[in-house]
Amino acid sequence: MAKDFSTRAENYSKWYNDIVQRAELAENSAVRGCMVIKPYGYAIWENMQAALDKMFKDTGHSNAYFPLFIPKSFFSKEADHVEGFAKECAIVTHYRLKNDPEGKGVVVDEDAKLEEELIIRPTSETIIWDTYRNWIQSYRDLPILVNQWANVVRWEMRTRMFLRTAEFLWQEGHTAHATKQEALEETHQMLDVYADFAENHMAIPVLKGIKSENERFAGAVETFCIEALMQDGKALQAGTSHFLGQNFAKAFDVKFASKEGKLEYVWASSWGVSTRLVGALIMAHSDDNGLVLPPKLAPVQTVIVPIYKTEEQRRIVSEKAVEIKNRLEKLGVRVKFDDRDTHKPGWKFNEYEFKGVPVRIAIGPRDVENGTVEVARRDILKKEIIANDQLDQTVLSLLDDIQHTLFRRALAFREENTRTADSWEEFKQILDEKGGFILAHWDGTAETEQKIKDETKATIRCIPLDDDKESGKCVFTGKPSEKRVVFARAY
RNA sequence: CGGGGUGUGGCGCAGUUGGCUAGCGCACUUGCAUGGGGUGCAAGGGGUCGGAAGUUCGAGUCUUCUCACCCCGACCA
Repeated sequence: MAKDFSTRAENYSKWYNDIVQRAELAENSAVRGCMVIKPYGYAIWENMQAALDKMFKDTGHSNAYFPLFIPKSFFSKEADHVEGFAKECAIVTHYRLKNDPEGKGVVVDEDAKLEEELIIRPTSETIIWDTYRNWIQSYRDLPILVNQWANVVRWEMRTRMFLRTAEFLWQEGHTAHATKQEALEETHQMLDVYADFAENHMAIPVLKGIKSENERFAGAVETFCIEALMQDGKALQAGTSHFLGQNFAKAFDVKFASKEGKLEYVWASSWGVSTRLVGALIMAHSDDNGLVLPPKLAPVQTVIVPIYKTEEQRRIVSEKAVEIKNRLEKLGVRVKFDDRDTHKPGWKFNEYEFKGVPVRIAIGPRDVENGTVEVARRDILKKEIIANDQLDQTVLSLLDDIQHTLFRRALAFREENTRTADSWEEFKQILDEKGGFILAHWDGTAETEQKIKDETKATIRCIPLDDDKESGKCVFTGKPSEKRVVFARAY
């Protein structure tokens, strides 16, 4: 097979970029740091949105929409929050252009300066909590369970397709509760929703945990996360759920009258996942032949490629293909019949392989004669000839099997690449030679974490939520520790 | 913002001790053959050489300025 793209071993980041480009997921735009998400890539995101949106609705949430622009003053109300985002905000200062008096194009009209600058949202806590103040007076107004699908802007220095771009798409849930307990339960519930989505839809195993102080969301009391491991041994945060305590309620003066008639501050949570998940999907499953997609999120689950020489053969084969397409669609399968005469079958095989279509069906004159079809699966690149009357069942079980095979494969990879380190030497050696997750003891201080980061670039991805307590000594300082935490180099 | 690099048809590149019609691969168009894993042959279309100024008989090539993008660092989902 002709190869004109990189392999993972040759150059992992080039391999990633090649897949994004060649599979037509996205491309760089004329705007620095911003990408164009192409139809095929956007279709994956839409499938993610559809599944997540249903899960949000099923847990009682409703969608709403808040402004893109946030008055600058809002940001200064929560101290940690400002500090966390100040360095990456885009700011609107003017509202009008005019013709350049020098004659070329348009220039900013300096007379149209805004009284108060507007920040383009890097996240919406401030504008939403300013709004919630008006929505909440009594315990009867609680809880508020709102989600919004939106774009946000964080002015990044270094960007990578899907993983880090200046503008990205995401959903952010913002909830308000009468009690700390309820807000915490919500935080955990949504973390579970994310883990469920990652594992059962994306087929990516994730670790659930708590972020260390250094990695915590600016303004949160506690940040929970799901962490996934990519094929190059680096970790990727796939979703976060924050317990915000009463921080934003206090900053925006959001109080409610309790049953007892006392005025109390509202408790909050926020949680989000972004188009970064598309990047995770690529890096978790794809191989040196291109993209590999889990059936549940694949825009096309099964593609039918006709094979023929003469017009007569084309007619016969197409007729059969259309019949199969209709049959499979009735079963709920997303099918594409590629009847373009402008490309040859071999070309199409490579095309769909590169685009990660889980199942491919090829039908030629021989098949029509014999009552068979050729069925190929993308995950393990195997194909077989089966009888036409077994096709429905075969495709359904193949889709199911591919979904599970991808998960098992990713899980096996993570297990192979999760190691314990009990000495500093061992820690550094694993990191340099193998990467992956490292389970090690840590003395619990931000200073130690920072020193480890400075020396190795590895950070604490999370403090696992499981209750495996084990006393030991910090891998860096030797001070006592009661639990292992997860270290890794991360995206 | 610090260090390094690159700008030449849609994409990837060559050409750079100044020299005449600026070239190659892929892609594109047309025709014929081909069609069960990226098809072959033939013909064809397409370029202000990032921009500006300068040196020169002559600039893709030299000089100065400028713009853009990429890579490495600090920051981050």
